[in-house]
Amino acid sequence: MVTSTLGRDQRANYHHGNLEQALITAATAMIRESGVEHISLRGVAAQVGVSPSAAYHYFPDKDALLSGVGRTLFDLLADRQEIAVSVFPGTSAADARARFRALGRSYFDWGKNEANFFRLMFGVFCCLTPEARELERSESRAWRLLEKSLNDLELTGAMNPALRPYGEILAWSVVHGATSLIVEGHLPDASFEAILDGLELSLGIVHGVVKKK
Amino acid sequence: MVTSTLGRDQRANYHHGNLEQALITAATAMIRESGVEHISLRGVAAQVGVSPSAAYHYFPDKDALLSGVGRTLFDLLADRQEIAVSVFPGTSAADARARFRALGRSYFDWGKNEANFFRLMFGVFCCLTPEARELERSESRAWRLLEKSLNDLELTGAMNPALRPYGEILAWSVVHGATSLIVEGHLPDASFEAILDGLELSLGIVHGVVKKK
DNA sequence: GCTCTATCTGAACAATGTATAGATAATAGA
DNA sequence: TCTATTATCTATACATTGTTCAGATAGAGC
Repeated sequence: MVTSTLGRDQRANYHHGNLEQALITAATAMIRESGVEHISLRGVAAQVGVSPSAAYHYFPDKDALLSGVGRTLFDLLADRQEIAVSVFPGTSAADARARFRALGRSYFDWGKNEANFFRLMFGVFCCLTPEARELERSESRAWRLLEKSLNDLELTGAMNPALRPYGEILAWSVVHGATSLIVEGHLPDASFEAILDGLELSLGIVHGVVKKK
Repeated sequence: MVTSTLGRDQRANYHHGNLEQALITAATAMIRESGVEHISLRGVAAQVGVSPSAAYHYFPDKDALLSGVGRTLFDLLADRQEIAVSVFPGTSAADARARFRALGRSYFDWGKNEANFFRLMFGVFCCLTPEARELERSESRAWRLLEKSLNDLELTGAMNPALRPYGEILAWSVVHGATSLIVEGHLPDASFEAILDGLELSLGIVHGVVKKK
């Protein structure tokens, strides 16, 4: 009597603890191509070469897997932003302005080039709890980059200091809102540069040092 | 022999051309409660008291039904904004400022109080074509309200005229971005008022008439 | 070698979107 | 009033999905 009901070599399907990451990686790649709304747990498992049930040893349900993907995407975005900012390492006001602009542009580029990622991160599917999100925001590298960028602008006199208290939330809202509206087709692509111009102008950034009365 | 295979009175299930609207209405109510991601075509049909197949005589697929809901929601939001603006009908700079603020606040209130609606309108599920969205934007009552609000601000000298060209896209981006980030839990609720303050301050609105050099 | 535990499979279930064939109701014409 | 036509809806079926559960296999420790 044959004791094995499994046809093929089982060894290749054993991931020794890294199935969780393998599933997240596969899901990420598939989401990038097709969008979250067209992803199935079964499809991801099949891609990894594993039965659908295997995923349930690492994620309580499909949403948990998607949240796992979401977390890695926030990290990827922060990577992009760090790289974008690192192009202008100087301490001058000009470099501070360049860093601020690079932050906004890299956020938009991410949303534009990786629309399926962007939609997952800020959409219904990435169901992090409010607590987790709060943690994410306060601890995120991206937030600290923005914070530092604005501090540099203020210290070098390259922005209107009266607006400094609103800096982070205002800049993030503008850039996120514009990216979101453009990605979803509510505004034309070309409007982003104009929005960035408007943001800088309104924060007193484009004219360099703000005159004192 | 019984010729009828239908158990009950069929007449009540006949909608005489308004099944389409009945399905949209039911879907809207269900989405408001549970969110788009938990809505099934079968459930909507059952709510209306009709078989799932009946829906396919009015919508090619489920997405089309959801898009139908989305269109009605954009109309509902525009209604809210028109009402909010109508509270301040005067021609003074103060009323112009109040209208601008009312527009932003009503947008946020909508997102906050009807989060499931907001997510549908600007999320993956409301799959309007780019052409339809462009039409929507350029023809939408909400856009014209914003346009008029900014025109009034400029004409009454209640904003920085240098920022007028960026007015619509900047204000919409800020308010939409802030609403989106707050609704999804990335920013605390209380931050919206601060963001509005920052927006008005940065547009030169809060100080009333802008001084000329 | 033998046992134990982590890891994965297979089969099953209910729910879902959707297609197709056919039945019923309303309507128009005789 | 009867009949034929069309609009409207139902019943049924199918593939796919998320999820559960019992059990089989693999690797590790004795």
